[in-house]
Amino acid sequence: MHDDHQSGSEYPVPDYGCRLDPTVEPSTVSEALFRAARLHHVLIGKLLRAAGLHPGQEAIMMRLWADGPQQPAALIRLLGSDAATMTRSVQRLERAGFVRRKPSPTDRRAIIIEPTQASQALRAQVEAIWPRLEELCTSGFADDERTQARALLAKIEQGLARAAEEEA
Amino acid sequence: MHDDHQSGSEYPVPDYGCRLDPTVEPSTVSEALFRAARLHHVLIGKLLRAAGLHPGQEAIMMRLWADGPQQPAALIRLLGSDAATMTRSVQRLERAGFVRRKPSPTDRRAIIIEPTQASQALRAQVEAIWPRLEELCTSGFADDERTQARALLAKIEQGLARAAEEEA
DNA sequence: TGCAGTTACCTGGCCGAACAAGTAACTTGC
DNA sequence: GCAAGTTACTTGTTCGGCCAGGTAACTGCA
Repeated sequence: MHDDHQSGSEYPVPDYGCRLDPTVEPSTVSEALFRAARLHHVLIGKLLRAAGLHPGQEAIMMRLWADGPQQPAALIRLLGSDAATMTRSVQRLERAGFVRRKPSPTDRRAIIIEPTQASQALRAQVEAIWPRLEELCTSGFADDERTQARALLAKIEQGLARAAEEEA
Repeated sequence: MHDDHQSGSEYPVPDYGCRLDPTVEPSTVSEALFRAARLHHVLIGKLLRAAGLHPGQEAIMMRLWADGPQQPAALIRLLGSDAATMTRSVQRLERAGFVRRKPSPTDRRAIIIEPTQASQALRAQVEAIWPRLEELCTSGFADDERTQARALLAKIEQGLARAAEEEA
């Protein structure tokens, strides 16, 4: 190996382009958010795969478990996802046996998605992921740090939401 | 429309399953992180597409601009990405004319990726995205809030990094 | 020298996400 | 009652991300 001190690698860091070295602190909130979220995403993925779902499907299943059978349109509004993605995710969930699709009795365009009995076996496992993840996120946090983190992240979200509305 | 107050929809919220209603504050740090990161991701995507790159490609280009021609292997280590993803992203960047691939003179397995002259036209536009994003993330923040947010996110990242190493 | 083990890259497959476009069914206004 | 507009869902395509597998080239060690 002879590429550790070659051209200009392993250097300070550009503003974003992603040095993922945990010993280098991010210089902006945006970068810090990106890096934390990246790991968060990876961990969610691992935990979900272990439970038997692909990341993204859990949100659909959780709404179905919580609110009962629903139309794709309702899930799309609730989860903010794309219609095309929803169609195909539901198709895959159906193939996997976690969901059934039946026509809506009142609207011949619509379908109703309902969770199967088999999906109930997943439920506890999937729902156990969130407290576990919260624990991993905030290990070593004091209570007021947790509160601050929640509040600051909510404030960031609001700023970004405003920006997303006004078009970027 | 008659599905606003049907079964149990529009209710408080499960622990995660993603109510994206910005008026409902997230109940955990994990959920708050997820929601903020989701918007962050969407905004990055819009800004990058406007600049002419697909999200994910910017990290490759920025390392090439900053550090000069490199092997895929170096980028993979630096960005923490998958080898298969890197291969195909570089192929697409090559097709788009932003990158050239040439054989390594010292290792016949390896290739060297270098940014093209044409890619330089993107550089300023892409690099302008990060301060813009930081502004959107922290609009209305006091200086100490920015500092706190960075520190808390770094702490979250560290906790998650430890978890990711120890295997989830 | 020669073989095991590693490294560098590529392919194929599957997934979610986004954009575009299309079809069928419902709703509104005239 | 009918055309125009909207809504619900589907399909095609392209992308990043991940996993599994495959090939060629390098490295180390006996």
